[in-house]
Order: sequence, then C-alpha cells, then structure tokens
Amino acid sequence: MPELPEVETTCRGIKQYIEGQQLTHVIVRNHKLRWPISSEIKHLKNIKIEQVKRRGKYIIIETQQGAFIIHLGMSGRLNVIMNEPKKEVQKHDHVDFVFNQDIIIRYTDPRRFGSIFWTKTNPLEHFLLEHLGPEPLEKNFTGQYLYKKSQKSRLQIKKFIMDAKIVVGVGNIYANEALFASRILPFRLSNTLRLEECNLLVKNIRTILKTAIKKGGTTLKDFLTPEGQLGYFSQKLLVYGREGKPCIGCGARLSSSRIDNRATVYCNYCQN
DNA sequence: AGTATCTCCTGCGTGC
DNA sequence: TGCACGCAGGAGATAC
Repeated sequence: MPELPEVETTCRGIKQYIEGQQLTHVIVRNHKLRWPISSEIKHLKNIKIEQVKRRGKYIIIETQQGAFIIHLGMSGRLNVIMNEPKKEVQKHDHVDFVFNQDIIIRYTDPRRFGSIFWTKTNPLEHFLLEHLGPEPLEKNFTGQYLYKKSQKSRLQIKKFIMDAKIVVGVGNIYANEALFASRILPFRLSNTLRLEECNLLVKNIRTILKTAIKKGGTTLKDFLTPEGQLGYFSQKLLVYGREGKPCIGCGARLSSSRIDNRATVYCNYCQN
C-alpha cells in the first residue's frame, strides 16, 4: 500500500543501483496493468539511465531516449535483485528491468492497479502528471494556498486533501493522521476551514510525511534485499487502524466511519 | 464546473 | 473444509 513515503523510499532505493547504468532490456510478462503496458517497451535495448525522480506517487526514470513513468498502485513494489540471475519468477512479477552487472529491478504487483508508461516527451507533461498539484514538502504548499483552494470547494476536508489536484501524495492513512493531529473532523466541508486551521493542517501533513520518509529510510537496507520489506507500519499511527481504541489525547474510544468509501478514524472529542 | 459514484484486481480475514 | 462476502487501496472515467 504505497503512500508517498514508500514511493520516495523506493526511489532512493533503486536510484543508487541504476543511475548511470545501462539498461539492457525489459521483460514484460504481463502487460495488463491499470493501463496496458505499451509493446514499445519490449523493444527497448541498451539505454543509459540518467536520473530517477519522483512526482507525487509517480516514479520517473529518465533515460537518454525517453522516460519510464511508474505508479505502484496499491500493491506494487520495485525490488532490486542483485547477483541472482536465476531467482525464481513468481506469480505477480510482471516486469523486469534488466541491467548489466547482474542487476534486475523487478516490478511486482498482485492487484495490478499500478502502471508503467514509456514516453519520449517531457514526463511531467504526461496526461497523468500534468494536472498534479504541489508537492506537500515543497515551499509552494502553504496554509494560504490550501485556504484559498478550500474556500472554493464543498468536499469533505478528508477527501479534499486526498485530491491530487490540490496536493499530491496524501493517501488515506496520512489524511486520517494529519486531521487528527490538526484536531479537525474529517467530515468538515472544506469551505468551513479557517486560515489558522489550514496553516496547521499543512504543517502537520508535512511533519507526518517527513517522519514517515525518515522511517522508510531506516529500513532501506532491508528493502533492498530480495525478501525485503519496507517496514511501512513501523511508523506510529495514532488513529488509522485504531478504531475503538483509546484516543492518545483524551482516552475516549476512537470513532470510525467511511468517507468516499474509505476507512476514516477520528476522535469525536479532540477533533472538531 | 464541481461533486458523487463506479471501476480496475487479488489476497486475506470473517462468518456461516 | 469450503464458500461467500467484505474490505483494503489510488485515481481516472463516467454520470449527474
């Protein structure tokens, strides 16, 4: 269930192995992802990787001839396989990016909600990326910005901050956490938020994502082993997955509900 | 144009 | 032991 911190960790993880390296070819075992993988990819040969970047939850691998745009969906992973050319291919190992020096970047995705695109034009202008809002950790994501946007919308605030056109990278788990930290009820309509609340919300989204990225970083080494896990849930979640358990603020039982059919957990007393 | 709902998919946990 | 079911989740497509 990759959220932005996991995608960032994945980026950092593969970066050190493939930047400047020669991609010899790509093996596509199953092209049926969220969008079908272009058959063009199978014909790529011997391309130098220039840079690995991230935009929102998209991983961008820039090469001398074009760029890969990879989204991990909800169950996707990119694993680094080193010096194990005969490592058994498993059921959901859909794509291998094969490098010389015995390095394979293997895309695994049981639910196939992810996607892999190849583009020869600017990846940031790809139809999936062009409309994306600001990065939550960049300077242009401010309380003032969020306030201005929020006044024009009547979406429930939780859904609003999960909208990639408003800000990228805030998934369900961190939306719950950020609203709890900001003492804002997730049901509030966006246009009822005050500027101070938007300031606080922006600050908390930032802090929570940064902390999570740090935690991801500490498990980076494990992640890179073939059996590696990201240690995703090692982060302390204060509300997500804790419905019915005591609120760490006031001790009351945390409530749960659904917004946009997503699990929503909150404290009826601390948040308003 | 803004908002609500539907949809893609598999694995896992739960209840009968 | 097996089956049916609900849930998890990102985000574009479609419907209002």
